[in-house]
Amino acid sequence: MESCCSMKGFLTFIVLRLISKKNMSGEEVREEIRKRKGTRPSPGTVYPVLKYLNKSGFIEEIKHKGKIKKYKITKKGKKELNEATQKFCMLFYDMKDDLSRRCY
Amino acid sequence: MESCCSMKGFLTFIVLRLISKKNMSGEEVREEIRKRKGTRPSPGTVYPVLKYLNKSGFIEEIKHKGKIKKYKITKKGKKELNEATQKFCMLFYDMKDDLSRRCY
DNA sequence: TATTTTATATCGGATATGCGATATTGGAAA
DNA sequence: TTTCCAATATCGCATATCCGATATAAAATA
Repeated sequence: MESCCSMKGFLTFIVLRLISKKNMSGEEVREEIRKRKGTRPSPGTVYPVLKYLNKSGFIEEIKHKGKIKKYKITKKGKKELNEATQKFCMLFYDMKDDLSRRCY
Repeated sequence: MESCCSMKGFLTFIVLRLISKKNMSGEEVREEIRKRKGTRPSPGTVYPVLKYLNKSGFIEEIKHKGKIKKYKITKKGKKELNEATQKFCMLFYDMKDDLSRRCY
């Protein structure tokens, strides 16, 4: 165990959540996570997650110029995210105060 | 992958957080997590986490009647938790609204 | 056109994570 | 005391998670 509370896991949740807020490419996802965590996840981390979400029908490619692929969340993805968010809230409901106090 | 957003990980964080709020035994930790997640983590899940937290100096045993061991967070544990909470907030700062809206 | 850069894709592997099964141990109850 | 139960402890394992390395391919630039 690298350190206590290593904050591993939840990546799929985070990515789906990011895309639900704004259509994004893989690189944009990487950059947004870097902003939040300080470290940029490697391509080998992000692209398999996108592939999985796409294959599962939770996100879909949208037309975009160039080779950049942008994704948007699907109806099925919204349902999935909604359920996952509910679980998240059950688990962390008392983080409310911390989040309000510490975050801009 | 069992399903999207499987909510794995973060268990160590959750356990340390629970103990920081109230001195707890292993069984109490299991029960509190059951309340939140719906499923009770197995002994093989919880006790190794307690052992790790104890060995790391983040929690310590307190006297208690019977064979039940209760733990309390240490000063070092508070520091650790504080840092972990900060990371958590950076990562999930925009869950604030969901938490407020969905949770009692 | 040739070269470089950038975005995406994939694969193997190291490590973390949590579980099931089982053992142990102290107290309660018979 | 003997039996039973509940809390703790440990071990091996299946799986998830993420990364580094590498490949591919398209666009930008020289």
